[in-house]
Amino acid sequence: MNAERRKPVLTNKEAFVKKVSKEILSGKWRTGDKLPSEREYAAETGFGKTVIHSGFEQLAAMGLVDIKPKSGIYVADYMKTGSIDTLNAIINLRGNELGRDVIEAILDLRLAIEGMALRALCSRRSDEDIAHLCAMTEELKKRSSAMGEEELAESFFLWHREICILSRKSVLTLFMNTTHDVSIAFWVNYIRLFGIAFAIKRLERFIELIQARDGEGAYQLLAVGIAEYLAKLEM
Amino acid sequence: MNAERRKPVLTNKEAFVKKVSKEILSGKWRTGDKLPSEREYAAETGFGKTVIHSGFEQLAAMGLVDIKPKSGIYVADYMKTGSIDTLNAIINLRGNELGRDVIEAILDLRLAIEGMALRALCSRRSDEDIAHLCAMTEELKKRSSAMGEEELAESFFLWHREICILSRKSVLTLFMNTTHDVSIAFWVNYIRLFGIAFAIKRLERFIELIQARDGEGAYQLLAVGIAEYLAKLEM
DNA sequence: TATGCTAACTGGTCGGACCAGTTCAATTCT
DNA sequence: AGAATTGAACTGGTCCGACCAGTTAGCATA
Repeated sequence: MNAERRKPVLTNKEAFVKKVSKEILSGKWRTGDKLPSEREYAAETGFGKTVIHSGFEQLAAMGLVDIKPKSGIYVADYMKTGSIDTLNAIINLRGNELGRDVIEAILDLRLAIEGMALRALCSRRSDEDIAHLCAMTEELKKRSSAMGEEELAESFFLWHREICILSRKSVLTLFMNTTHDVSIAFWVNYIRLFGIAFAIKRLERFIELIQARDGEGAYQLLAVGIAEYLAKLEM
Repeated sequence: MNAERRKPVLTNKEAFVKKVSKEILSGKWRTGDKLPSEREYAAETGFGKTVIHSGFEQLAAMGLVDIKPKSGIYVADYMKTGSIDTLNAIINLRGNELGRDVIEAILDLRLAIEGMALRALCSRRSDEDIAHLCAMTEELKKRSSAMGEEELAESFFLWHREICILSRKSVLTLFMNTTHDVSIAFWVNYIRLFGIAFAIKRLERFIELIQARDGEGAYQLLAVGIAEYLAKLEM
């Protein structure tokens, strides 16, 4: 009934980052507003000043705030200056309630990234690569019934990331990892909409195309999958 | 607002992160190796334990290390698990000496990102958008002779980012920002190879095409620019 | 040899102290 | 009265030393 599986504990810093993220993303403050000082937050939350300081550094890295030393911490114009981390923060806080245009842009990007990887892999794949992908798929098929929603999504993410890794285009792997949180949200929805059996069938079809060195076919399959997903969202 | 002045000083944390980044990227340790403890680094560097701890958090965010609480800090398999931040770290340490394949992948991605933005902007641009881009370009032209290499690169980055902003596709802006460090390295090289006059001419050509709502033309111009750059690299 | 327990070690946190710029209102000078 | 100056309060950045709670490895025991 209870069966906690997520990280049961949240480090103080994570808790603080989450708290302030919420405050900012919920619109409690506007762009340019000066936030309470680190000391005030420390007093309010009961956390140490160290944790608050470190937390603000992370928020700055996420693009949500601007730190002006000796002056204060200000809400950044994060939709202009933010990065993927900002997007990840939004996703982690708002869940899967993303605008259609946002989803579309993300998927277009994934198409660009993985499409490149697929083409490269098709032209250089070895038999070991195929065997490796087959083994991964079998493993996934075997364990899928015992997996939770997010765990499944993670597995599909890892499967597709493997395409990037095997393609030997390390930059693509790095980009792929960058879209991790966003991708998880996608796969959770995808599996809900199409079912696990269908999703696995797709993986096997990918393997066939890679084995046949059909780069264009593999790219098209990826594009079709994304288009189908978007079409289903419409309904 | 833009063209941020260089900070002459390096904060202790930044110095530490740089030091350890170098140690890892130079291959002093191998994937999975256990690093000295925070306390040891604190003693060695003379920095406070707080700074070392915070530094390791940043290194973990960059994907260079795995922190296992109560156990130790281990060198991560960052080429598999890293993100764009990892790439940025590599670029900032190695300078512009990137492999051809890396550059190619990055530029392909930029083409995908900005290409989407250009098409969107062409179909929705207002007269204000055009005026805004013209003003930016004029400003750049006027100040270009007094600007340093990196400052120029930053300006070109901001100009192209403006395309994403004006396209109203906020996700693209976020992605664009994610590639900031990588893009700066590109623009520095680009301006070296083609000269500032040519580069500005290109910006003006972009404005013409956007004004004419020629999305395909703008996309092609972008693609051509990248192809030219890669061709020149060849020589 | 296998097992179990202890003690050292680790990252995570806290709070106080100090530093050096920033800010702004009260003060001083013109 | 208005402009320039000063200074005290406040800010982020850093360091320290102590403590907490899991991890780990070595030593003693069976």
